[in-house]
Amino acid sequence: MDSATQILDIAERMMRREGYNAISFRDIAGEMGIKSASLHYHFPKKVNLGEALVARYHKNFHDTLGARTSGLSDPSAKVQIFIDLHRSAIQDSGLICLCAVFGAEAKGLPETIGQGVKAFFNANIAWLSQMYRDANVPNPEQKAKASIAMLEGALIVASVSGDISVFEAAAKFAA
Amino acid sequence: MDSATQILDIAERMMRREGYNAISFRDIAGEMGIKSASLHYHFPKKVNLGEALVARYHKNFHDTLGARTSGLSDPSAKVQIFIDLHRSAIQDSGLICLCAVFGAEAKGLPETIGQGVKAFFNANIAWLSQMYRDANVPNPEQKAKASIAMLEGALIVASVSGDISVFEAAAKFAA
DNA sequence: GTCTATAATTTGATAGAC
DNA sequence: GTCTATCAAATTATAGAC
Repeated sequence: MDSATQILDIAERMMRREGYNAISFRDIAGEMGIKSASLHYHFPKKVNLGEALVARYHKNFHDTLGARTSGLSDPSAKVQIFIDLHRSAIQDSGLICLCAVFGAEAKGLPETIGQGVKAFFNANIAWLSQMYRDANVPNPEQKAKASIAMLEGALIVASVSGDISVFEAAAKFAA
Repeated sequence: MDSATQILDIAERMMRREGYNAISFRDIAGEMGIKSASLHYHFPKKVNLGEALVARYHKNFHDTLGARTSGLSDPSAKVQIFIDLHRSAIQDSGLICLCAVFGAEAKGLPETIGQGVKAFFNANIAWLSQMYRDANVPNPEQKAKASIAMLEGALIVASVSGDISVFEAAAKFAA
């Protein structure tokens, strides 16, 4: 695996646990076994790393979503895949959505990062709206907004409480 | 107003915008017009300030909730007050819930702060469960967990998107 | 790509005067 | 309660060797 990818992997895991400002270049480099100065070769400034994290997270999420739903025609089944993608994060590794964490800190982050987070939420709302519309759910856009809010919030509350049942309660509504 | 209260007010507003780690003693002192060293007289260490913030936030929220619902008997009306309390934060000042922000960063914060955040969520879930139970809503606890997750998440998504309609969509479900 | 070395700044925190 | 003075450590970032 190339270094840039390794940096992104470690940074994403750490920041999804502790936030953007809590993690330093030294923390990331330390776990890689290299020096922090070397990180600047791949990401000149911290903001570049943050932007790359959000962009990659957004792309990975929707690539995975597309791949897993490509064979399906039932919109309700696709929504379930969407929910499962959120569940697997907290279930497999106890991690919150990167954009939920950055979203909570957004007003103190470089503006480009906030814009990336906003784009992620908007894309998810648009995707989910279409699914609900296809499933003839009333007020599909409103339901999509509520579902996104619930899934993101559920990850945070479940993580803090150490209680996955909070997520399951949310998942039941979004379905 | 005494200095400790003033410090808490400023720190709360700043941290609800940018997070715990983004705000320094100098930031807070600067806005108060005093020196950062003076803050240590009121809160010896930063963790003491963080703990006090969560404790006060928790107490203020439930005191206000108690005061505004004391004359009411209809549980649905009480739930509406609960939702309004969340709405007023983002509507009046664009602020996210302190515990949503700290919850997102929790794994990187002192453990006592994480425990305070957890206690806040648990208290809210318990309170809301009782309201739904009184209103004969099916699965009151599950609905309470989903509603808390949704309201907290909606504050974050609405804040990042600059779109209050996300909160209104969530409010409609929780009602 | 990674290293050493280093600079500039920020941060949490303390000691002691007033 | 607030100040000045100060500190040790951490942080982002750069320059230049290998």
